[in-house]
Amino acid sequence: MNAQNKSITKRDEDFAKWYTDVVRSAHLCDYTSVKGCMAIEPNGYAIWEKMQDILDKKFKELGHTNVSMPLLIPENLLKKESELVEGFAPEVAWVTQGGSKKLEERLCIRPTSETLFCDYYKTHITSYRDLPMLYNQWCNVLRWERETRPFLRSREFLWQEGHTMHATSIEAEEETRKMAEVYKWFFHEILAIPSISGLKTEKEKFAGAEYTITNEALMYNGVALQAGTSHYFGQKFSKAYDVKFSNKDNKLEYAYQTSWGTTTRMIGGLIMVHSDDYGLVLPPKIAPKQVVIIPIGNSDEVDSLCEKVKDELNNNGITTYIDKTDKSPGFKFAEAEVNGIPVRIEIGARDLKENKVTFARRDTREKIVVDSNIDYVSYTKELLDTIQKDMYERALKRRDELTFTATNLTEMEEILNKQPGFIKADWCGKKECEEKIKEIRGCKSRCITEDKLITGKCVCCGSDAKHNVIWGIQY
RNA sequence: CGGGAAGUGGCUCAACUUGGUAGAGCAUUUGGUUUGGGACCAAGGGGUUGCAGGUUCAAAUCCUGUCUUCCCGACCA
Repeated sequence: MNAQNKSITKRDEDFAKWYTDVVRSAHLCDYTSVKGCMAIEPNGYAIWEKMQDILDKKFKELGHTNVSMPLLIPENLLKKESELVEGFAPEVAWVTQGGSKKLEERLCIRPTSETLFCDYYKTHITSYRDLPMLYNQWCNVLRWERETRPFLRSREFLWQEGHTMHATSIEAEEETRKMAEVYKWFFHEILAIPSISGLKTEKEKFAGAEYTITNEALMYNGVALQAGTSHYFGQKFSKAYDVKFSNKDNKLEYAYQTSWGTTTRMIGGLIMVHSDDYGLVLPPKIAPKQVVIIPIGNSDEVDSLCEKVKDELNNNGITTYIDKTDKSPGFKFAEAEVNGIPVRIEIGARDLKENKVTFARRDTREKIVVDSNIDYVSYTKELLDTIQKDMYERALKRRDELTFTATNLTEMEEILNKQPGFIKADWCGKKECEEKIKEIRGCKSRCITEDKLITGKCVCCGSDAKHNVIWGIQY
């Protein structure tokens, strides 16, 4: 009899249900009495903390500093940049009353903080010597989504938003590119997710940005997820919010701005790329707990080896714990699996008599019996590296299998009806074509690639194409 | 926002059709025996049936409203 958790729906049977089953059985988050606002539970929050640790360190290496801006934005401040207002208006929540008093000016709960940063920068940037100003904040934001899903689309979510101001467009554009690269590195190296990066089209870019560089990931079921974006604003916001400085030629100039962000949505992406019918699967580099040791039976010999291995691993940077609960071993195996612990070490009297211990990989569920006198640190390190690498390779293979090309709308429709995925197709650059393509099951442009044109003709209208674009259905 | 489904101890569900004052399994607590893929025995604890109205002598059950969750669609960095 298989030890599979009965409560997890099969991934190939019902992907959406499987997703929520994994989220719930791994205790990542729970619903609350407020629609679209989740309680992120210890297991889920630990993943977020690890994401924060790694990214925050990277941001700081690149010269950024953390700050905290207000939760509330006065209406008149928000209104100064019209594109931003139009882009966010449908999903903004308002505070209209303070205590028993109706407010004279209503306050918006931040959906994003460009305006607050600009308002601050306005009075703190006067000279080119003040630039660049490289700030980031870790916070929560609120967007009044109609339909919500845990991690993927919640009303309140946690994120980081970097907002930088520069003295030249060259420098600001460099920052935009650099931060998009940081996200790409994070997805590839840490989350083992092969993202594709490129420019968003005019229609899909951030409201108010000159351009947006995006990282697009493909989920196991072929649906795309936007997972980390970096925007170049030029002087658009600095003009609207009056952020001026004296340049080296002693002339007043508006500052050049960027912003970039990633959210708790990445946790959803992590699940939908890597997890399986047995629950959560985490890449070792992002797993809050990398190794679980499961003692089997009561014996001093077993206990002392468990303690010894745990200490050795922890002292060498591998996060390890012993499952000392009095559950049966089978239960512990299953639980470690549901929770996505990358490596499990089973230490029991039966094996020890033959000087053996058993390792189990979460990603492949393979068991490996090894000599109990091995160097646990180097063996485990190597195994974790292999798992990380294999997970990336599997995700890449899956993405490539689900990446198609289309030369006309009929082909595009056939692909989307059969098996959604990334679809590469040439595009003329006209919004009408983009909108027409969207009529096919809501398929949108994901990003503009640097790749060569396929036929040179627009997949929609047949006129001369400008870009090779990746299309797909999104979350 | 349109279409569909569902809300009953922590979880999965029963009782609803035909109103009569809530029951099982899992989980949990205590004691004991166990331990290589979700252990066993025994004894406990835990629910104003999502919420608000209405009908009735009586509502988990019938009616109305509302909130939440899930699925499909539309919408959306």
